[in-house]
Amino acid sequence: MSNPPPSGGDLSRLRQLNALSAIRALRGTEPLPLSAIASRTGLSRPSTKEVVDELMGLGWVEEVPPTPGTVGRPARRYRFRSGSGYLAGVDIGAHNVRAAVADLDGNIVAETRQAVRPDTPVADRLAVVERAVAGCLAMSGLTAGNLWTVVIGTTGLVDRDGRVIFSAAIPNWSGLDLAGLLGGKFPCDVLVENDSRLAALAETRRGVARGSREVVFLHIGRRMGTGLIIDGRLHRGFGAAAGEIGMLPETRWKSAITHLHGCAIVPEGTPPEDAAGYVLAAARAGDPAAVAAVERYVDELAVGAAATVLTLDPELVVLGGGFSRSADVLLPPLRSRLEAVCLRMPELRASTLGDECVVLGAIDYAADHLDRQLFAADTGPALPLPLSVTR
Amino acid sequence: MSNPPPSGGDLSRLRQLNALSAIRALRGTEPLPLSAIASRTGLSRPSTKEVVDELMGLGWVEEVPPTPGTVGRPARRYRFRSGSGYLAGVDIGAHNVRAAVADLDGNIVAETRQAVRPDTPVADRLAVVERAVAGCLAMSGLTAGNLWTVVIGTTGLVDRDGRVIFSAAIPNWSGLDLAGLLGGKFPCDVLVENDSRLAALAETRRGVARGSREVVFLHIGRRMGTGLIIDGRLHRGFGAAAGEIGMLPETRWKSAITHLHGCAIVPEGTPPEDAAGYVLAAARAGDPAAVAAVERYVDELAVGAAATVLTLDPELVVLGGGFSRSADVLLPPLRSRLEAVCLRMPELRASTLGDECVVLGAIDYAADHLDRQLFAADTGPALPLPLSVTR
DNA sequence: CTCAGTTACGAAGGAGTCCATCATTATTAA
DNA sequence: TTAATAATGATGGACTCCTTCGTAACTGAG
Repeated sequence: MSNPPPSGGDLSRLRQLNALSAIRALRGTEPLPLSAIASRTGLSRPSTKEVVDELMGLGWVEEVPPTPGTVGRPARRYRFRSGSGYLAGVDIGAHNVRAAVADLDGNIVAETRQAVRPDTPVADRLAVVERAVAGCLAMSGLTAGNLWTVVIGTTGLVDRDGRVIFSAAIPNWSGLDLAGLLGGKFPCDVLVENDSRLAALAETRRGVARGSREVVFLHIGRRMGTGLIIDGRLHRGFGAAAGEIGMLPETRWKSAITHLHGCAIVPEGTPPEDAAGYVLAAARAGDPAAVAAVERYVDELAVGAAATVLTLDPELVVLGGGFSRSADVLLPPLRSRLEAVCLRMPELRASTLGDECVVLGAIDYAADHLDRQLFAADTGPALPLPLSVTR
Repeated sequence: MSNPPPSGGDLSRLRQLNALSAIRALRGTEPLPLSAIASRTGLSRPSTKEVVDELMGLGWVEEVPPTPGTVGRPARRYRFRSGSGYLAGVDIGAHNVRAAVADLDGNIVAETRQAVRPDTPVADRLAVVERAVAGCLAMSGLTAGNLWTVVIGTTGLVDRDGRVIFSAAIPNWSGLDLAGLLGGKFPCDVLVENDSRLAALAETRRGVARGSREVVFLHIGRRMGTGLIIDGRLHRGFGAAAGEIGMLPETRWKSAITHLHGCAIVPEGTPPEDAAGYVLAAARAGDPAAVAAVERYVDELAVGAAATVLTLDPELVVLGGGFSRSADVLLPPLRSRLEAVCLRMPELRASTLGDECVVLGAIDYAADHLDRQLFAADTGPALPLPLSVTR
């Protein structure tokens, strides 16, 4: 009732399942000899050979030269052809548009960043997105036809269909049908997701949360946000509004930053986007007023963080976003606040992925999308490289 | 990375998958003719016949007489042998121990309730559990050997191994290794889970939340509790402490009930366990003081409820527990509180399952356990009736 | 340079599962 | 009694996987 049904079926379905097992065995690892693939898939050698031959014929797998120097006949080695297709990830922020293109294994092959302004018109911002992806493609000698999936990350609530329900950070962004507007620009699926969620995903795939299946990602910066990983998957909720604990007045997340901006030690004329960083740096240096301001700031953060942790009981809380660079200052007070109320204290870690984490998460989300298409329990895959067996 | 791998394998594995498809097609429905099974499993008629014959030989499926009156040769009909095994569910509360035994389809065949007192010694309480299950078995002419799974629901935090981490409602209950103590008493798996979570499960399986995959269950009564259904499955969190939003001081869940108990209209000498019901009834009748008390009570509930809803964005919030009988009084004020802060307002419904909901949830959890064993992606099932094909 | 040892490759034969097809059987309706 | 209908049961073919065994390619010692 709860799990996807393990669908049996035809003999060709069995072959398909075994082909998928082989792909799974080969993805993200070094080239493997046949015997290794056989042991990982549980198939016999001859069957593995047949499956791999078929996958080579379809373009999913390629052979690499054998490694000399071992005793005995050298084994032929195979690897997943991660260059069969490419994935694009885009991070549309108020101040920057970042893009990256990666192969099917998620390895970045090109990356760009372009500054925009919060008041950049919507049409211009979308044009920047197109140019950014085109630039990545050009840098790596690819064309749009090589793209299998494009994932867009952006601030604000994004619904199931890729429409921006609400965004406070980018003017005129609310109500925009991003997936619709950008869907026509690329000859592949275009998915849109909230940026904090993508960052959370990146942390579980290649960041400090790698290997954890229950993770709360806290984006702390000029805006607050969360990304929730539940049972290893992104949780968006029924109406894509999960993680919006900041809406609760008791959390005071929206006004929290005023404790940093309003700190008396900030020099006159400091631009507002630098004030918080100034205070955090001063706190690190031991300035008492700054330390007090940070304490008050963390007080405000902690309620919402504790509410999320108490609700979900994650293994791990990851601090990301602009302020995570100051995690050394923020973590200790946050930890003590959480310890005071949490039934089971999760581990606390600071993100190390930096500013590209949303783009990386977009790539990872695209890779997940590929997985979903490949490994969908019932329906066979319908992909640029077909896996269906017809000869 | 996120989903269970769709494991292929042997030809016998394919047969096994198809047998499971057939079981899945037959479970919980009326007897089906072969052609209906074939269309549901996607197999051809002859293959379906072979699979069903094998399942009959193993005891999973039985034949029922054909229905006369139709034109053409009457079709043989088959059904899942839900009486091949039985599931027991137990609800260990402070004041009552309830037990039920159900067949593999979850249909209750016997049910008992026995009153205990909060200060009943642990050993006596456990003896009552044993007697309760034995009573259910005796009533339905079964023995412990017929049991495939026993699920115990109880108040308090229960860890992954079935140990009670903490319980405020039952003295000396904290730290008890319930699964260990009861595991030896039954010749089958014994699972232990928190009672609110089981009630939540029952609501999604046979209650007002049937069909919803994102549900927050709020137990409101002398104690507060929650059960979270995420993506159709019970969420327990990394350390089995999910849903404990009541620990957050800002929610004031622990003191909320004082607004009802402390209401001035409660007559002198009313036993504390009846005070809340008195006030709720008075509020329904329109007593201004009672209405005001209920308003204050709901004020306290609403913060934690809103925090959970904002974090998870469920489709549905179900009110259960003792006070859910007064849902007509509680729902409107709770709805208006939530509407004030929730980004997307979930539906609000009152439970209709009544006092047996924990026992029912325990049965459903046992049925899920059976499903997990049957349909585990990789490993073949190891069950009282073996499904492994050896002839 | 040759030969034994090691490891992997490739082909052949056998078993299990599924499917399409068709004659047969059981029942209803005329 | 006969025609129509719908399911049954049996046969042969196709596909996938497995086991087994002879062959090929390379290393290292003499």
